[in-house]
Amino acid sequence: MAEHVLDILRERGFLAQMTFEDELYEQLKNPTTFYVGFDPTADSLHIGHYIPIMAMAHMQKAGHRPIALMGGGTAMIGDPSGKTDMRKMMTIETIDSNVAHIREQMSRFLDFSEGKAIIANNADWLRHLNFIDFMREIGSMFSVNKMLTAECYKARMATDNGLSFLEFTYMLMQSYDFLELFKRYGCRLQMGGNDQWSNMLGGADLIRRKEQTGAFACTFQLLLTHDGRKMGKTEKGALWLDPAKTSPYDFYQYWRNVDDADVGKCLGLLTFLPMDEVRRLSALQGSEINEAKKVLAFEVTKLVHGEEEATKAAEAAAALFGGAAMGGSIPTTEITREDLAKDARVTTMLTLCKLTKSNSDARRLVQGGGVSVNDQKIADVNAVLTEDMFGEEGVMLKSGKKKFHRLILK
RNA sequence: GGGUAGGUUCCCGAGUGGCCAAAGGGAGCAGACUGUAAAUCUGCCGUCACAGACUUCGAUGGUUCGAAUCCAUCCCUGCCCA
Repeated sequence: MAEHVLDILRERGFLAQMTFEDELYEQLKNPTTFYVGFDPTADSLHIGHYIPIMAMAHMQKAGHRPIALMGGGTAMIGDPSGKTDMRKMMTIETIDSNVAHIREQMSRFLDFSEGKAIIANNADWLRHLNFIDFMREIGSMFSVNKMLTAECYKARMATDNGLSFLEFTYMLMQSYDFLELFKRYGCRLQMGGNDQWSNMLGGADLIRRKEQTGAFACTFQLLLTHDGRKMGKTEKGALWLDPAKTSPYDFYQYWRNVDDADVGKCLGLLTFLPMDEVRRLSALQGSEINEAKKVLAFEVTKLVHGEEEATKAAEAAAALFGGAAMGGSIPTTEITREDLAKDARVTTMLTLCKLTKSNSDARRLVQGGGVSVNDQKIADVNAVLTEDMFGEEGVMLKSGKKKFHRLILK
């Protein structure tokens, strides 16, 4: 028999906490339906969602059935876990459109054919919930005393912002989700990020009490840097999986630049490379570790954006940093001759291609000596681009040493 | 409902009539050093066609030559009491 999926997940560094480990281990020897919740707070998944998705893929490979639960109902409340502020409330329209986008992205990673995986949306049951019934059936099963001892609430109680009842109720709704999925699909296990632990326990307990059946919770490590910061933050915000929000090139570069200390962890969690290979790569010392980073960047980009894009990104990076000609997948912006005639200042162009966030920002960057055009450092804030600077492949704008953007004259 | 302390730029947090685009720290960006790493040092960090101008200190109105700072009303939050 193949290696047990829990062992695989453990070896790759996914597992954080779980309930009834031995029982769960037995349970997973048989095909099991499990679910992971995703909050539709944006119109794309970002790298934070990627760990659970990889875990779901490992689970599916091992013969289990994943349910991706869209939090179309719970997003209207906002999960207090790990937040020091209350989330902004979102409109139903926004949430629903986000759900649609995410659903589409998700299908890249999981096999949804023939019911091998399911997408559900808790809006289907939460939005029509009757308050009295819910309180009688679910509310009665929870002890406030116990809830208050949960880390996520304790933390919020200690801040100046307090905790609204709305948010307090989040645990009940999430627990109800689990119960509902149990009833509809026989779902026995909830998986999710480690910040969800207390909410997940609520659900597993609820099923055990109401249905007298074993139900489990299992959390994954969050993707943190070795010094405990969340990974996947870039100057432009989160690292998105949508190529329109984070280009494959930027995505590749993010992983190409990870901290030495984090390479091994990332390889295990974010790629499907055999663990022997992962161990070999992460054992590399000194500048050799760059080899491991290249593999990491390529593999992750391949999984998210496809092999073709990954190759292009890798070639573009090699070309740019090797000082050779430009490759194919560098972020590019097209401008017209009219645009150029109107305002050809370098600062304007920098802002246009989002290398800087405002003209003022661009000026400062130039003043600080951080801008080059076609590898010529720009010293004058008022420098302009001229048509003859556009070669075959346009003009290369560079912010710092690592951020490139190509400008093409149309 | 009563009392009380507050709401400042991405975050934390000073500032209590002009010297305030607003101390300090964090985050971020850039420069030097490197391995497209980390650590360290330095600069930047509201917007603008930028030696000047414009918009910001919960909201709205007011006092004043001048308001983040004073007054009024309102909104929001914490804590204590009910």
